[in-house]
This record gives sequence, C-alpha cells and structure tokens, in this order.
Amino acid sequence: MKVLIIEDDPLHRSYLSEAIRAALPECDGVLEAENGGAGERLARDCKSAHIVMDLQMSVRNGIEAARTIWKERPETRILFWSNYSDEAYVRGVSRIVPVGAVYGYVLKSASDDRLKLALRSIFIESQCVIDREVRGMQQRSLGTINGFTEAEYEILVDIALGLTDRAIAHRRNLSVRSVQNRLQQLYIKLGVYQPLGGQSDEGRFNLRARAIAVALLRKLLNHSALERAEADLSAWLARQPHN
Amino acid sequence: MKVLIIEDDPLHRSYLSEAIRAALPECDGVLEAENGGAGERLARDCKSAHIVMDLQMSVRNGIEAARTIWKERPETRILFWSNYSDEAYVRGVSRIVPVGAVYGYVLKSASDDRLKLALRSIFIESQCVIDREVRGMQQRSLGTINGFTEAEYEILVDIALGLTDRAIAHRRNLSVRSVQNRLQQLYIKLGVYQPLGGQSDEGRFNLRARAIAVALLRKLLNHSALERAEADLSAWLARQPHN
DNA sequence: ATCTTTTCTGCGGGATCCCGCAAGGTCCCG
DNA sequence: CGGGACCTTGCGGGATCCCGCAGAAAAGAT
Repeated sequence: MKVLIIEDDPLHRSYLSEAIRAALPECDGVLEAENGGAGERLARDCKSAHIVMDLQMSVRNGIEAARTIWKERPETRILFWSNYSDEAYVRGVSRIVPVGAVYGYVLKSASDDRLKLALRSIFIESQCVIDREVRGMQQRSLGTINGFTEAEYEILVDIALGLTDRAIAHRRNLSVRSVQNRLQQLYIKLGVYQPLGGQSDEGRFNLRARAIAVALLRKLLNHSALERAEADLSAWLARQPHN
Repeated sequence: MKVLIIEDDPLHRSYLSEAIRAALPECDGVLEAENGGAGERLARDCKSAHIVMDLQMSVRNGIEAARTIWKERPETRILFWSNYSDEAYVRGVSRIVPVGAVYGYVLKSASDDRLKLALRSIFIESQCVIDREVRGMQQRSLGTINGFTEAEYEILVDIALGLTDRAIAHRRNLSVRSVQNRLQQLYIKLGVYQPLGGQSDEGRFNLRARAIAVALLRKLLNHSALERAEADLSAWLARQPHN
C-alpha cells in the first residue's frame, strides 16, 4: 500500500509523511507532490489509491486536482487536509465527490491523534471522516435556515465573475427576468435587500457588488472558487459561436 | 533580547522558534502568540521590540496587529513571514510601515538560510530585508507600467465593498462625476474597458463587478484586505450623522 | 383531477451606471 | 505670462439594474 501526499508546504509535507508512517504500519511507500498538477501526474503513474492533499495550493488547486483524479479513478480515497473550513471549499469538495466514494476532510488545526485516526478510518476501514467543524458548516449550508440553493449559489458565482443579467440568462437558458428573480432571492438571503421606500439615503449599497462583498466576507466565495468559475466560464465562452 | 512570534500554525511556530534560537544566540527568550490579538497584547506587556509574524491569521490578521503595534511603538522591528506575495498584502504592509522603521518580508518558501539571514539583518544589523519576489511585486506595483495610483486602489476597494457612486463621492469628498472618472480609469487599467460602439454582444460584462473579479483573480484584493476595508467602512459609517 | 405552491416570464418605470463632451481649476515649465 | 498636462465638475443620454405587478407554466399535494 502506497500513499501519495499532495501539499505545497515542505514543513507540512514532512509532518504528514511522519504521521502516515506512524499511523499506517502497513504502508510501504510515501510519495510526495508539491502542487496539484504534479499530484495528478503522480497519481496517474503510480496508481496509488490513497491520497492526502491540501486544498489551496498556489499552482493548481486541490479541488481541481481531486476532480481529475476522481474522474480517472473514482475509487481513489482522498483525505483533504486543509487550514480552513470556508463554505466555498466545503461546497467545492462535496460537489465533486463521486457517489459512494470514501473521503475525509480534516482541518490542520486538528490534533495529531485525530489526523492519525482519520488516516486509519479512511484508508483501512473505508469510512468517511469529516471534521466536526466542517460537518457543522455542511449542515448549516444545506439546512433550510441560511441554506443556499444550488441555483442561488450558481447565480452568485455568475455575478461575481462580472456577467451581466443578459449574459447569465443566455448561459443558463433563462429569461432575463428569471435571472433577476434569482438575484432578488440571493440578495434577501445575503441580508442585503433594500426594503424600498425607506430612503436610508447614506450607506446606500450597490446590491450586486455588495452581495459579492458579503459572500466573500462570509467565505461563501473565495479565491480558488473564483478561479475555478473563471476557468469554466472561459471554456464555455470558447464553446460559444462567437458572433 | 527577546523575540515574539505571532503565527497561528503550531508547526510553523515551532520551526520559527528553532530557527530563531539557531540564528540569534544572543536571544534569551522566545514568546509565542497564536493570533493577532494575543500578539498585540503580548507585545504591549513584554515590551519586546523584535517580532516575527505571519499575515493571514484567522482571528485577527497580521496587518491589523502590526498597525496597532507600530502605532504604540514605532521602533519595533517586525519580520513578516508569509506564504504569499499577493499585491494586496504587500500594499497593505507598505502602507503601514512607519517612516524609518526596520522591517522585513520573507516568504515561507524561502530557504532556511535566507530566513536566518533575514533574522540577523533585521534584529542585529538594523537592515530591512525584502524577499526578491516581494520586492519585484512592489516595483511593478509602484512603477508607471501596470501601476495603480493610491486613488485608483482606493476606489477599487470602495466598489468591492459594494458602495454606490454617490456613497463613494460622499465618503471621499468628490463629485459623483469624479468618482466615475476614477472608475473609468480603473477599468482601463484592469483591462476591462469596453471601447463602446463595438457590440461585442455576448460575453458582455458588468464593468463594476468584472473589475472586482479581475482584481481578486490578480490578487490585487484578497479576503483580509476586504475585511480591513469593511472595518474601516463601518467605523466611518458610525461616525456619520445617520439621517 | 383539482388545488396549491413555486418558478418562469413579459411589462413598465424609477434609480443607477457608464461615458462622451466641454468648461473650469490647479500646478509646473519655459 | 501663455501653454500644456492633469484633475474636477456639470450635463445629457443610452444601457443596465432593481423590482412590483400579474399572467402562464411547472411541480407537488390532497
């Protein structure tokens, strides 16, 4: 059994490597990659089915790497080991998990023991392990309260990319008015809505831009989510008959 | 001589601590804080004039901590030790450095030796040390080419917060038209400008939102810059006669 | 099958944004 | 002092955004 580490911080890499050796005596080889791209290649070559990776790497971010790895071999087991539990990350991960796949998400702030336990659970006992904090986020994000629909999240990303209503309508096959409805919905859920009539005069916000701001502050969006979205967008644009 | 470490990752903290002991035999005490707030308090109490800190900490970010520390004792020497060289960070730091202060900015990806050298240079020889990569950013950011004026940067932040033209005009004591001029300027420099007339039809962007998107993608803005700006904004709002 | 709830859609209008045009300002240089 | 570079401001208008209103379509529920 071999384990592949994908993590760009050398310190964390060596810490991980040691933790793996300690927690998994049956492991007879640890490979290391220092960015997503190299990780994908290594995973393809060495056919390792056991991966521990960081999200947010500078060169190619973890979610993209995981997506392509899982696309090639869905039975691969991946433990995400990240600093943050941003909603953007959690959402990004759960969006790409193949059905029935075994995976884990533990924070770097977790204790030594928790990490080792997670390693054994995922790689040996085939059991998913999600950090409580992350799990909490997931619940909150999917629950009725403060929960964002897939549609709402999608349109949030679209305006964050800077698309106009019309462009969004075109991309999502909707009428312009429907796009605006969803936007309204989004504004309400983000607590940015302006009840009309009341001339709260100063401190007036541009709803569209304000929505993006609070989404960023709440970590509903983050840099890597934006990067992914931008890549998707330009792929879509290329596919369009550019008149 | 005592050195204070402000860094939220325990691994990096212990690595730093060891590096300090190795590089600075004259150091007779290393203190540690795991977030900006605790760091400020410790700095105040122990009167340490030598600090190494991370930017991007979860609780209270490094730039804010540095600002208050330098406000209280401008002669404090601070070495920023960060993962990234985002323009937002570099700009944020150089904005708060007191005149004549001794400080440093080295990336975590730097070698062992470079870190130790930087420690000696700053704390013993009173000489500033800026990582070449960071320095490069600074040059590019201040040079004529691709350089953003303070005014432009300011208005970028304002729209990223979601303010309307009118609100910005009020806040910055300008006419609405001037705000729009600066915006136009910004759009051009961000390469988002729409030459008019040409109905590039699809792929049409909302300039305001698009500008924010590319600023984020280029790391001209990032989460912590936004957080600081948001704090400033609400302080300003509170100071306003709310009609 | 009928009723309810939700979503989609067009219309209309007020507010905002984006920007060309042109009339002052300020500051510096020769 | 005149000229040039730059910033600011007002005006005007077309495009976009935000959203109430109400009918049509779709998805569930009883």
